Amino acid sequence: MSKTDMISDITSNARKTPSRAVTMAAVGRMAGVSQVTVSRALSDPSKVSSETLRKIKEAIEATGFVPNAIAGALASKRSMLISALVPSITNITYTSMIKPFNEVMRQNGYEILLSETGLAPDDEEKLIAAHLSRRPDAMLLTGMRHTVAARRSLLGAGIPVVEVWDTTETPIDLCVGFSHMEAGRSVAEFAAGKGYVRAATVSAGDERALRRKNAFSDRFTALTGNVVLESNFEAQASLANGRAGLSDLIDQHGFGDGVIFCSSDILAHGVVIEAQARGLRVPEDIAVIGFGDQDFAAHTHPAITTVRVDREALGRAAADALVQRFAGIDLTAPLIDIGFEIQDRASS
Amino acid sequence: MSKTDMISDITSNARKTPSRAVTMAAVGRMAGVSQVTVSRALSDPSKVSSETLRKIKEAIEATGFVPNAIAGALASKRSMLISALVPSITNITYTSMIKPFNEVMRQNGYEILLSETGLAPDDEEKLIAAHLSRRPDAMLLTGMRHTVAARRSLLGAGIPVVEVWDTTETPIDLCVGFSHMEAGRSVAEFAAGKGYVRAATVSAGDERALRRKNAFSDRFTALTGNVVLESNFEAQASLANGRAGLSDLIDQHGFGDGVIFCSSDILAHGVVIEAQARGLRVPEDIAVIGFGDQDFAAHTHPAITTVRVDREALGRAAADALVQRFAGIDLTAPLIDIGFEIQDRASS
DNA sequence: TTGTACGCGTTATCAT
DNA sequence: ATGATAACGCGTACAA
Repeated sequence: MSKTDMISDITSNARKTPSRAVTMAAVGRMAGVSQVTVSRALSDPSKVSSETLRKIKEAIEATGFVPNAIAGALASKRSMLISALVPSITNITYTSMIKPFNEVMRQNGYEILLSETGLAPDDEEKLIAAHLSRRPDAMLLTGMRHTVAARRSLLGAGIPVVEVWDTTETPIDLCVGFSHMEAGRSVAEFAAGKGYVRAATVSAGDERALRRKNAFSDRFTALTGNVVLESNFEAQASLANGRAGLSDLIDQHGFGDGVIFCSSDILAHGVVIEAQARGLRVPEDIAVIGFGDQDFAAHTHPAITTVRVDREALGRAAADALVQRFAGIDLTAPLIDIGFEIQDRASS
Repeated sequence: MSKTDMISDITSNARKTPSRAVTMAAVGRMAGVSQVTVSRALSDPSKVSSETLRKIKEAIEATGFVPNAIAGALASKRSMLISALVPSITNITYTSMIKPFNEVMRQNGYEILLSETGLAPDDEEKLIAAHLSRRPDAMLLTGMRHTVAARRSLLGAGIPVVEVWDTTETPIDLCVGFSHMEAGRSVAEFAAGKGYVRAATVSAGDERALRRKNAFSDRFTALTGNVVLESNFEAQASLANGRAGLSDLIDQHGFGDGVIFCSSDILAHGVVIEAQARGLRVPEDIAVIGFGDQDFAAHTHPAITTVRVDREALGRAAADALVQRFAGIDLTAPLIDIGFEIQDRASS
């Protein structure tokens, strides 16, 4: 260190009393080594003698040094940040898949930048741009519908991209999910197989829910010859919407008896509650099938028949795929279908 | 631009086919201006002539340039990142308060780095360190219990800190929440006021829930002279746990009739369902009071009496406090108590 | 085992 | 209105 350096250091310290950030250089100075040695001590302690390692640790302890990951990211061109976009952070459907994703990635040293996109693809596009500016090392997207501009900037970023919660023939990169069309169709076959000949649906407005609903209706009609009544709404699914859905079907559409396929368990629960409030028996008068197999579905009274998707496995699979990518392993199957499973319970 | 610059550009392009990151310098070159001018055009367009602004926009469009926020953060010492720590990202109690927090912060140009801490303060400490290394401009913490090391590094970081979802006499910095002790006590007074003389509790193991429970029991006993039975568990609250809780109270503790205060609405709902499954009437035989006023509480059958906390307002207040801080406004009240409100419904 | 020199892609500070 | 130049704090050669 030159004399002028020392002086400038002293003056700058004197000038700015408020919380001067501790740097590796400062730690090194205190430990009597250079900045690089501190860097090495932190990234690979085996490359540093035990004696200097001890001094450096002391200096870190004394100064309360916290490495600056921003500078590290700029220098190494790796942010150790994964950006994840979900439709809603208050919807357990998505957060329960982000949770294991997060855990696996953190074990590998990554942090998750999580944002909610809402409904519109245009909003997603803006969020993708905002996230890309932080130079994430990979990105997780929910769903397969993205604007062309979004796809373009994603490809331009040159990072791994996982699309989850659906399947497609044309993924941007990696893909982990299941077929919503097949799910709806399977429920129709399940319901018809149980002998139901009248059916209705209660659905939220999101695109994947509608695909399940349509697949259900088409298949059910093909099997029974009967039209499927439907009650749709735009807002977020809730017990209230489920109750309103059944009321709508009964009061407005003249639905009398049969099975009702709901786009989520919470809606199904609402339908069950409304039925009971009206003195209708479940499943004798009205049978109910939900979607998602959330925690409560098995414990309502009666328990709700539903479609189980292993969201934890999905999140883990998405993370594993990324980790392999980072390790330079070529993935033989960039498209992973984790499937689904109908849980046959008392509500149907 | 010199001739050698051009050559080096050409060769570097030829050398590295895979996604050479577009820089401001590259955009400037294409637009015939310097890198600084591009920076200005982006941060404050009014400082650039309309003609060059047009050229720069063209160049950005043509190259697909995405600004590097990492470099920006390093240079400006502002990451425009807010780190938020919640006990669980799958628990709507917390995410519903993060949602408006997130929205307000994003409107002000900030992004949220969200992580879940789980139960242990030690885990929180590690997460805080990890987050601080990303140099967030502020941090949101859930709860008031932090390790001394955590408090130290937080203070050392010199950034605004908001602690939410509780109150304390000794905040690190800002604080937005309500008193869990007062909440429990109020429920006891409410229940005793309704004439209940026997009571029990069903509680999850988190520290704040236990504080509510204890305050309830103490006050109820003081008012009625009767001991309050309790059933506690460690796992996350669920319908299943609520059902098990009532079973436990009845089968193991001999609870016959009275009011049950649950640490969350989901538990209360479980208690209601188990009561109904046992042929008990709610509230005639067993009255139920929940906590949180989640969406479904008003729509179960019967609707659940509960304690409403305006989580959205809480998240917004926390964000507003930070925004004011960033604007240099001195906050007259660093401690904000948003209170709570008992929702008197059919279950009690 | 340790150090020197340089670059990462911006913003901030002066000039012009 | 625009440009040169110096930070920002760290990793990555390369050298010793």
